[in-house]
Formats: sequence, structure tokens, C-alpha cells
Amino acid sequence: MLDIKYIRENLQVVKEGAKNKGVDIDIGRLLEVDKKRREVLQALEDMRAQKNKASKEIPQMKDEKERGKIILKMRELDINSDRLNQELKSSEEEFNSLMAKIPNIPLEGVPVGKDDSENVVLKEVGERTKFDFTPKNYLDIAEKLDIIDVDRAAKISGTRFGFLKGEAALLEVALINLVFENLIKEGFIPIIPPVMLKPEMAWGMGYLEQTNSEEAYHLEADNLYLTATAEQSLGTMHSGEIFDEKDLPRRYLGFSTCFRREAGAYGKDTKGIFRVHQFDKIEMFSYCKPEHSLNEHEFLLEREEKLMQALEIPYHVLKICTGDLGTPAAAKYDIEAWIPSENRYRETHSTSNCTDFQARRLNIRYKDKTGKLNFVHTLNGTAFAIGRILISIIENYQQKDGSIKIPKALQQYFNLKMIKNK
RNA sequence: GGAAGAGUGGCUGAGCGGUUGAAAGCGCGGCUCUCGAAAAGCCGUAGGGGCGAAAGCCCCUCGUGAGUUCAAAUCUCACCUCUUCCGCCA
Repeated sequence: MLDIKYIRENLQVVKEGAKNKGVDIDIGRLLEVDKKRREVLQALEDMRAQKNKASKEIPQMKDEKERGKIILKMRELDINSDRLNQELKSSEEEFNSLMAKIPNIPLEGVPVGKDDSENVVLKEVGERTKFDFTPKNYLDIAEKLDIIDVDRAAKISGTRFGFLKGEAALLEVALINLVFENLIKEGFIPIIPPVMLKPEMAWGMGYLEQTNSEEAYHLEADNLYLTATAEQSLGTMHSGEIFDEKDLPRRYLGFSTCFRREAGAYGKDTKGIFRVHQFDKIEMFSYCKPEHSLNEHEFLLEREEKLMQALEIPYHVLKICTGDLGTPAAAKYDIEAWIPSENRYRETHSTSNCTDFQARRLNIRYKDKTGKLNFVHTLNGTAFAIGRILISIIENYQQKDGSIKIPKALQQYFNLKMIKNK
């Protein structure tokens, strides 16, 4: 959510930002409703002031007659205030729903573009893996080795699910260990969060109206949403709270299962575990002071790159353009890993600076030295999305005989150098 | 799921229909004292919103939302959260 004062004073910036994000907003209507809302509010407040004044006088009045007269007068006032209350409520409702549609403004330097085709490659890191044979698709390799089973998953759960078996399951544990070991050293607090959220919390993260109920799993009986990423529980965990300035930045590292309906992805990546309804992910989340969020974003990107470098997987970094940013983000980088069988890079990481957009909705602030309260900035970034990292490992570490080498950085965690056919 | 109790400012906690946005203590900030610190003393210290150039004036908020009343932290209802007990359970 943006600040209405900011919107009033920076109309052009807001319009331009929404346009570049490809979001339709009716800012004229918003300003109208805002004006109406303030007028009604003023009238209502005047009336309340009158009543408050009378309420203070009444207990002092000795004269029963005078007293009765004022009480009658106040009763009459009430009838009017009911009408004003209704008016205020309806303009406030419209105001809120219009406000909720206004996306965060892209930061300076974010490339303007309509969709993911206009994202900008910042750099390529690592040599694209070379083979002296034709590299196979990860699923073929994994199924031969019997470490990923999507057929049986389909039998019990439907499409877009998978079993990780044997060494694949062990690899997940190793990846978790690698991340926790390295990032806890950097001051991240390890977290295993709830994966169900109340509606108002899901709303607060700014993804609900964008994807609507389409993307999130909703548990009807309990009115809870399954989280699509730990970002949602890490970001809401401090809602309504006030940080001490000295406690910022606060960095969390959350491991959780993620649930996605993938409702808009019919026909996309239907095979295998690249795009599934359920996967595990380790997510970084930072709360920081506004003046530090640009640096913090670079910091998160660096952590992501370090992890990819530890696995020695070739990747490139994208600066995401305005049209591909999403509602809450003001800036975003993606990392895509090299996938030999497809001869292209595919997304494994994403890190966003949401500035104060989420903090405003969730009312997360910090107290500065002078005692003043300000909204924090929130940022998130993938450490590892297990399924996709597994894919990039299998693809890049495959051998001619169908076995998979295990990245050196992971070997220490389960005393195995190769995954071979049994 | 059943029963009982509770939710007040950064924290502890008083208030249980009327000058109470809220006592007291702690904490925090400033000042005095001190070579400095501690102790002591004095003063200050909730958030949000509207109007205004500002000073300031006003409104809202005692878990949330409705209601009763001229008037609600205080009464009623619903919901949320927590605690204890019973049931179930990894």
C-alpha cells in the first residue's frame, strides 16, 4: 500500500509507475473518493466534538430541566450522525479497495518493459557446462536412478506432484544444511514457520489481489491460506510491531513447504518437478531501515550468488523489468541456472525489495533515535528452492553413464560422491 | 470439540457508566548534582487521522467488530488470541 499523501503529491510518479507495471488504476476516482471521504469525516468529527462537549457538561448540571433539554438535543444529533456514518463507511470502503489496487512504484534504474521478455541480463557467471555426449533431461536421469517419482505422485495426488526418493531426499537435506550453515554465520535467524495464514495476513503481503484466490490454496473450513513461500509468514510475523532501530536489519532464514495452485500455468512445464503444487524452499527475509534497503537488496543477491557458486552451477542474473515486477516489489533480481538439456537458463532464485509497501499494510515500524516511528523496508530472496536446484544439479552434474556427480560443497553432508544405478 | 478465566501505553499493572487517553512502578529521553559514573532529584515520554503556512484546534483508538446509553476501558452480543482443566492426538 502506498501513502495517500504521497499519491496526492506525486500523481505523475504514481501514474507512471502503475503504467510501467502494466496495472490499470483509476487514480481520478481515487482522488474523488478521497476528497469525499475527508469531507464526510470532517462533518462527522464536528458533530462528535459537539457531543463530547455536551457529555462533559451534563454531569455538572444541577438543573434537571436544562439537563433533560440537552440530552434530548443530543439524541437528535445521533440520528444525523447515523447517516454520516453510513456515508463515511461506503466512501471508505471504496477508497480502500482503490488504494489496494495501486502497486508499489518501481525504483529508479528498474528497466521499463512490458513482460519477462524485456528483463535485462546483468551478468553470466560460470562456464556453461560442456558435455562430450548429448545431455539428457533431468527427469529421464532421475527416473532411471529412481530418485524422482512423478508417476506414483500422480496416482496419489494428481499432476504437478513428485516423490523425492533415496539420494534426492538426501540431497534436499544436504542443501538445507549448506544454506543454514552458511547463512546463520551471516546473522540470519533460522526459522521454521507455519504454512497456513489468516486472510488478512495473506492480504498484507500484497499477493492476494494480484493472484486472487486463483494462486493460493484456501482451506474453506478454517478460512486459512496455505503459504506459497516462507516470505508470507516471515513478513507477517512482525505485523503491528515496532522495532528498535538498533535491531535492524533483522534477517531471517525460513525453511518451509510452499503450496501453489499454478492455476494460470496450464500447459507450462507440465512434466516433472519444475513447476509443482508443493515444494520445499529456504527463503531469506530482511527488515531494514529505508536508507539501507538498496544495499540490503544487493546483500541478498550476493548471498544467492555465493550459494550458486558453492554448487558450481553456471547461472546468470536478471534485472527484472517493470512489467514483470509484481504488485509489492519496487525492484527485483532473478537468478537463472543453466539447464543443458534445454540449452537455456531457467529461474531458480528471485529477490525483491518491497520498500515500505508491505510494511504499511502490516503496520511494521521502527523507532529511530529521536523516538520517531517510521515504516521499515522489507526484502526477500530465495536461498534455495529445492526442486529447481535439484534439477540444476542433476542436469549440470550428469555423466555419460547416467550417473550424477554430487557437488563438492554437498559431499560432506552425506558421504557420497556419486549417485549411480543400483 | 467441551468447561472456566483473561486480553489496558515500550513493559508490569490500577481503574469496572460521567472532567480517565487512562493511577502507580519499570523502561526510555533531557536536565541538576559529579572530575566522570552510579545513586538521588526535577522535567518529559502512546499511536493514528482531519483542518491549518505555522502555532494550534479537533476526532478516533484500553484485543477486533457490532450494540445499549445524552455519555462506555467500564454494560450486552459475536469474533480473535492467550491461560487452565477435560477429551483427542504426532
